[in-house]
Amino acid sequence: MNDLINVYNALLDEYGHQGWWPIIDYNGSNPTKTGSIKGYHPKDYSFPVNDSQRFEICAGAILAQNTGWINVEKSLVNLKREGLLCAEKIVNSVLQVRELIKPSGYFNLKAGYLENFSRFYLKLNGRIPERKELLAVKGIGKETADSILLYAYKVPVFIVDAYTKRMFNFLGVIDSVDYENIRLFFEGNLPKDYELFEEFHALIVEHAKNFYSKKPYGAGDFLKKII
DNA sequence: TTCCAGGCAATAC
DNA sequence: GTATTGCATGGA
Repeated sequence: MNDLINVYNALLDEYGHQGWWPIIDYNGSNPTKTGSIKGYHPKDYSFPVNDSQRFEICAGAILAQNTGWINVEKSLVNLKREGLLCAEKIVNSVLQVRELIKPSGYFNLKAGYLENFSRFYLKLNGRIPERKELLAVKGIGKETADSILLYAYKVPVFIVDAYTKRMFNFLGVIDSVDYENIRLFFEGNLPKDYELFEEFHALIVEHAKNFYSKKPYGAGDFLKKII
């Protein structure tokens, strides 16, 4: 049998549908409340439903680099409140952006990254970007590029994050730390279905938060028994 | 207090 | 090609 499908089914059974990528409800009474179901949309893979949501996902992917989502959401809410959560405004307000995104860390770097990406985004003029083009933007690495492609554009690329590497090496499903190697393994052994890829990645993160954040990584992981 | 977070680019071997 | 380092806030 396919180990990846077995793992996916076990994770879905354990945690249920994750409703990624979170879309913030800025009209809610407490838009900064996160980690809750607010902003998530289990079993609904229709997002983004407009350009504003699409850009929000892209910006969130950049701000989420090595940073907890709660802090990312604070920055996104700050940007939205000031009307700066869009490419057109960001390119002309970099200094202001820099202050507004402080909660999500690396604010000097990420302000530049958001500016670079925004210029690129505007040039796209609605077109779906190529992976190669995204990687050419300074600040957009492999994981961020693939997060944008999968969650903002529904392109079926498999996202490989630090958790994915740790978890599947521990389980013995893979024996590699090379990003492209791992990505192609997942893409080659799963149906090329963006909904499946979105759900699987979200489930991996949820599971890894429980079993692969603290050393020794993998301790107590019940998945070890089904592989 | 220490450790970690849904990485990336620059630099050193 | 692989290993290391700086970047930064906030929560556990």
